[in-house]
Amino acid sequence: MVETPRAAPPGRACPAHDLGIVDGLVQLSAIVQAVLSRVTAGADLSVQQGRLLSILRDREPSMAQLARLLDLDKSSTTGLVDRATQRGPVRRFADPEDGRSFRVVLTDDGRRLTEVLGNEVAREVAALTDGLSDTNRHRLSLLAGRVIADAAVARGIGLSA
Amino acid sequence: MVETPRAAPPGRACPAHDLGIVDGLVQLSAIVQAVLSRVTAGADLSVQQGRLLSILRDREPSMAQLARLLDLDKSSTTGLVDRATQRGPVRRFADPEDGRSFRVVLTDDGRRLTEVLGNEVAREVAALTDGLSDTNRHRLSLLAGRVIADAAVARGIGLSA
DNA sequence: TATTGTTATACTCTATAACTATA
DNA sequence: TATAGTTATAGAGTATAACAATA
Repeated sequence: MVETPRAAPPGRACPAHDLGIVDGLVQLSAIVQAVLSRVTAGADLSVQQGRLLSILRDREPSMAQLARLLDLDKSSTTGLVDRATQRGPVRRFADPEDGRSFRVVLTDDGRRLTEVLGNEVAREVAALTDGLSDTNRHRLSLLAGRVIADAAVARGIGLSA
Repeated sequence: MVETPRAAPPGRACPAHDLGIVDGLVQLSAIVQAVLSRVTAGADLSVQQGRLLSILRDREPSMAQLARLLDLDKSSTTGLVDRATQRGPVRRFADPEDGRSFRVVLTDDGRRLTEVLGNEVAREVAALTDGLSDTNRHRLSLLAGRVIADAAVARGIGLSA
């Protein structure tokens, strides 16, 4: 929805090329997703496999915790981890504390791959703002951070403060 | 990639809660995508079906044109339109100008549904910025617009100017 | 009983390759 | 020959429901 360039709604201060906040955020989101898709595809991975790797960068979660982090059903998580395990970057190990539980961790190859992909995503996403001044890039970063923090609160996940 | 809250890289001006431009854009993008997913799911549609409807809001493209607009293979487009047609909101009609071509259009029900979804997306995406002042919301909109315009140029699709 | 995880099943979405029909 | 579109096939990703094993 809200994807096609369209005339701005009346009654707002809208300089010639302002898409408005709705189309602006939706289109910006699509551009960032396209970067994630392109970078992961370059490593012959899906976006979801990339998401999995990024989550495992600094965690060794159980399947149940992983399902929660990914916001997926536990059965979907089983499939995702199965495919990642077959491809190599991830492995399971039995949790010594709980006989029911398996935890998921990057393999050495997986860690190297995750670093490479993370660097590439960082470079390409940052490059999206190459046309902005340092000041405006920083403003954008701060405004995004505000929206993110508010959304976290709305989800009840709120941060410290 | 680049999804987990993490310490800011050194050597930059980073107030306490600034995620940095990379994580800021990636996380903001995820939040917007989650809205699209939630709204379309509320109408028992996939995100892709919602994308299809939004594209058809002001077009009656051929299958080939639609494939280009969606950036999908023509066979994927066939399936997407098949499923949408079975569900009701979309139909095909033979192009009177070209015997090989079929064009795709919203049905009356589909148009109503598209309006409802578009309004809901607009409301929920706009609500993401409820915590910003009008000035800051406008700044965010302008900055997003700049990034979007630059990305369009980078894709060679550049706008008028 | 509750929790952890997998399996079976069904559906959406996607691409590649091969095909038909029209231009 | 080139273009428009579909079909066949294969695979990823997802959820629901039913199941096994452990707590």
